[in-house]
Amino acid sequence: MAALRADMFEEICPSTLLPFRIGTDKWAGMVLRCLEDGPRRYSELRVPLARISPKMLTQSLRALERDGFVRRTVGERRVTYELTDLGRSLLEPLKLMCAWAEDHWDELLDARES
Amino acid sequence: MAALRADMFEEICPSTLLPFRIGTDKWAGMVLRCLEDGPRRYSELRVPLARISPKMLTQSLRALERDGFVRRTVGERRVTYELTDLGRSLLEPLKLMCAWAEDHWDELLDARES
DNA sequence: AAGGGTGGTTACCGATTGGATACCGTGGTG
DNA sequence: CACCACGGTATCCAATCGGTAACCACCCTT
Repeated sequence: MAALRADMFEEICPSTLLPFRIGTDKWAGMVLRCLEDGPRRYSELRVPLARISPKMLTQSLRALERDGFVRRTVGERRVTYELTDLGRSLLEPLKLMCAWAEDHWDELLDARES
Repeated sequence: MAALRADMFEEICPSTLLPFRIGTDKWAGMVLRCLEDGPRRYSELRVPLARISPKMLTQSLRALERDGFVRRTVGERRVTYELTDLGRSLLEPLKLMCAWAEDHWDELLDARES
């Protein structure tokens, strides 16, 4: 499983422009995408989500856990977060939305400019 | 084109539970769904969106217009709102998300309870 | 014993969101 | 003329969201 890149959300995914939101808060969608490839640790998640504060990361993870999308596991030396089946099933519509956004990116920008 | 029902969002679509959001604000998704079948008038939209305040409806519609999803037309005797092509293209992923929500509704509720 | 990494929590604060309510101009209608 | 529907605005207020910064307990290494 590859390490998460620090620039994962920097420029590719200015999600404020996207007309979609996953989860209740601003970061939930990005957190989900970070968990796509398997379980991650708290500190690991902070790399791609460089601009998130520890408070918000905790808050997001707790909300995702409460809603059954993420499972938190306290190990001996580590705490890991991973998608549940329900959370994984969310990835499908999420990817469709990202595909939609790519397809209509130019139109979105045009509309915003004027 | 059938009239919009007052209970369109009452119980079926408690969108606060949904882990998706369309548009920037709370109501945008519901407004889009109200426009599925064709142009609607301001007062017509207030029927299914019974709990929306006029301020929020205006705000939502203006945002949707700004972003190119909705076209506002001032007629002689009426003002109508309708989906643009871009807005219509949003319906596809939106429906997929609603389908997802229906499929996983029980799991969503279960997770919320505990 | 001291220091560092992990995985957070807490307090505080400003900005944004959302809701309730009242009001308003225009154009028909009785 | 009075009244009503339409399509909104204007104000005010409460709650929520998100950010900064400080702090903390635990474990490991040196």
